[in-house]
Formats: sequence, C-alpha cells, structure tokens
Amino acid sequence: MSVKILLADDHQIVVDGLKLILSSNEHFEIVGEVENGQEVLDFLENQKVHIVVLDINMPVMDGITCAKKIKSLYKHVKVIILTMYAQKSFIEEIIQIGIDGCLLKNNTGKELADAIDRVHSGRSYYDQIQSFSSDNEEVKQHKLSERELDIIKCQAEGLTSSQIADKLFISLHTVKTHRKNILKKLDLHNSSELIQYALNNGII
Amino acid sequence: MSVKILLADDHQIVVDGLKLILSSNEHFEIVGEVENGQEVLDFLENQKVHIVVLDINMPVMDGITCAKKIKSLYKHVKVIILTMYAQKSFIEEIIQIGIDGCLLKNNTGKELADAIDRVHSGRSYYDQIQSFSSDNEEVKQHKLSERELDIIKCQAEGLTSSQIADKLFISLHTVKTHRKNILKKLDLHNSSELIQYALNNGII
DNA sequence: GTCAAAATACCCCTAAGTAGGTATTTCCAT
DNA sequence: ATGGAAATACCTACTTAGGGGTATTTTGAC
Repeated sequence: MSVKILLADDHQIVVDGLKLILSSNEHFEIVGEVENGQEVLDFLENQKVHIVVLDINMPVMDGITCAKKIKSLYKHVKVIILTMYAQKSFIEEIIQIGIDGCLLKNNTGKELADAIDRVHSGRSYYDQIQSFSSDNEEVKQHKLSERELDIIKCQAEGLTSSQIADKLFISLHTVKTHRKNILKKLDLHNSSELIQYALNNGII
Repeated sequence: MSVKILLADDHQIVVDGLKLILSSNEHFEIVGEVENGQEVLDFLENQKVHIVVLDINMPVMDGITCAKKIKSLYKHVKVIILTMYAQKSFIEEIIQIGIDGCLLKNNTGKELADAIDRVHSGRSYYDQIQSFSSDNEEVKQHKLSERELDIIKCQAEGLTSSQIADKLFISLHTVKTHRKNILKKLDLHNSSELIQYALNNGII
C-alpha cells in the first residue's frame, strides 16, 4: 500500500519540487497540497493521510501550531517538519509535541524521501538536531509562554507597548513585564534583536 | 541546442525540486548548482551558461548584488530572480540592472519553465510585478541609499544608535538622522516594523 | 489541597528612539 | 559649473523601551 502524503507549504514552486522529488518513489502518493496550517486541518477532516510534510513558516497558521493540533486531533498521523533554519528554540517543543521528523530545507530530496520512509515505519527522523536535544535544561529556559508569544507577534506588527496593551486588554505595565521577561529569557537586549530572532525562529 | 541553466539557491531541497521541474523539459540542461552569489561568479568564469536562476536570499553574496556583477561581467548571460516575497522596493533596481525575469516562489514550476523559455528567446518575464514598474516615481522615493542600508544592517544586529555611530565612525546625530529618513521614506514608525520590513525585502 | 508557573500590575530610574527642525560638505551627473 | 542627492551634524521635545525591583491572582499539574 502506498504512503499517503499531504504537502503543506505556501510556496508553490517548492511544493512542485517536492512533488516531483517524491513521485520518483512509486510507493509515495501525494494526496494533497495546501498552503497553510488551517488548510491542513480542513484536509485531514475529510481525507486519509499517513504523513504531513509541514513548512514551519506559513501564513494563517504556522507549522508548529498546526503540528500541535494534528497530534492532538489525529494521533495516528505522522508529521515531518521542513524548515529553513536550525530552530534551536523549538527542538524541545518539537520533541514534546511528538513530531516525527524534522529536516532543514538544505537537505537533499533523497533525505526527505528517507525521512518519510523512516517515519512511516514508526521511527523518527531528526537531521542535524540530535546535538540539541541532549541538553534539555538549557533549552527549557528559553521556552516562551503563549502570552509571551502574543506580545512578540504584536510587536512584530509594529505596535508599541501601549497599543499592545489595548489590543490584549491588559495593562501597559504587564506588556512591559512580559517583554522584559522575554528579553531576559532569550538573552536579547532590544526590539531589533527580538524581531530578528522571532523571524528566524518561526515565531512570526 | 539545449538551454544551459545554472541554479543558485542555498536550499538544496529547493534546488532538487527545480532540477526535477526543469528536467521534464528536454531542451533544458542544468549545467550546475551553487549555493551563493560568489559561487555563481566562480562558475561563470569557467563554464558556458545561458541562464542563471538566482535566489534573492543567499548567504555570502545575495542575489541582487550577484545579478549586478553578472550583468556587468557577462552581458550575454540572462538572469532570472526567484524570490519569496513581492519585493516592491527592489523592482526599480531589478529593472535598472537589466534582470531578465522575476518570479515569486509561489509560482508554479510550469511558470518557471515558461519564464526560462521566454527569457531565452530574448524577451523578459515579470510575474505580478508589472503593476509596480509603471509608477517609477513612487518606487524611486522608497529607494534607500547605501548608507541607509548600512544603518539598517547594523540595527538588525541589535546595535543601538550610539554603537552604530562608533562602528561607522560617524556621529550619533547622523545615525539618528539616517534612521529618521529611513522611517519616513518607508512610512514605518518604529524599529520593529523596520526589521520586519528589512527581512521581508532581502535587505538583511 | 498544595506548589509552581504564568499572567497580571505597579514602582523606580536611565537610556534610547521618534519626530520636527536646520545646515554643511561631499560627490556625482548633466 | 551647477544642481541635486547623499552624508554629515546639530538643536529641541517628547515618547518609548530597557532594566531593576516587588506583589497579587490565576491556572494547571501532581
């Protein structure tokens, strides 16, 4: 029986490429292509899928959030994350969520195919990432809370602290406290570094 | 005679995909794959290439800088830019440099093949971009000077204004003036928006 | 129920950024 | 050589961010 694969990436040309890479393997079957996390969930409602290949940086719903929902709603569906950067800060989260595989986009197509085979057979596939997963302690300290992520997202939109306060219905003091904690956790020192970090780590 | 194509993208999986997409067309020949702009120039020194397909966001040397050098050193070599975002701010520059084609990564593989055919036959291919190129006036106002780009890059590193001043050997006042002008030109209002803009437009 | 983490909110103070000017010099192109 | 853009520098003023506290309430896990 062929492995039913759903591709989720907002760049059509990447999807076209992945499709061709995977179609060279005859027991792979691309059952769908979608552009964001929400569409993944919509798709899974109606179609049988073995493996979802997820881009981390997608509009509407990002890959990590999507993976979380997949794993809580469809335990049997395997998830492979495809990402542009080595996203250290997410490794702990990725493992905790139970994501089955993780590859950088500078892997080769063959490695993706290998990862799919491996994951489909119930094992996991982490490339260039084993090194991180050992020292859980430190990683854990870097993990941000949901509310802290809210703050970052608002700030990335260019909102000032008081605008964020209004939007989230909290006090200006609270916003400042959150950002203070974020900067401390991540060892950053100003908003420029924060936005850079957030973009490079798939937070926004 | 087949069209000799050089692919330049730092994501191997995208390159693998492009290769497969293009190899379905028998008069295309992928003569090389490289990871950054410098390698493109090295390659062109020794090999005959008709068309270079360039990613904008590459390490070591970005796509725009590379395209400039290609066009000044090898007038006969055609350049097609492949980019993640609609990079409004670069359109004027792209046209001025004489880049032959520009596609977003959310185009399909077939569109890339069409673009290559079109460019190879001496025409140009701009997708979703014609709309910008008409009103040159406004675009020109958004163009940033070299020094302004320096300031942005420093700020993206997390440097404060006085640190930037020290690094560039100019006065704190000058740094502030530059940033003020940048924000005004781009109609942005704080550093978070600026960094976001810079990352989305290939400035950093 | 208890404990810890998260979210909330306030205080202080200093540093930095934002926004409006004006003005000079340097450099390139017509 | 002359105009215009770019880079430089300074002024005032106001706002925002950054960094140090402390403290309460809410929430979820065990």
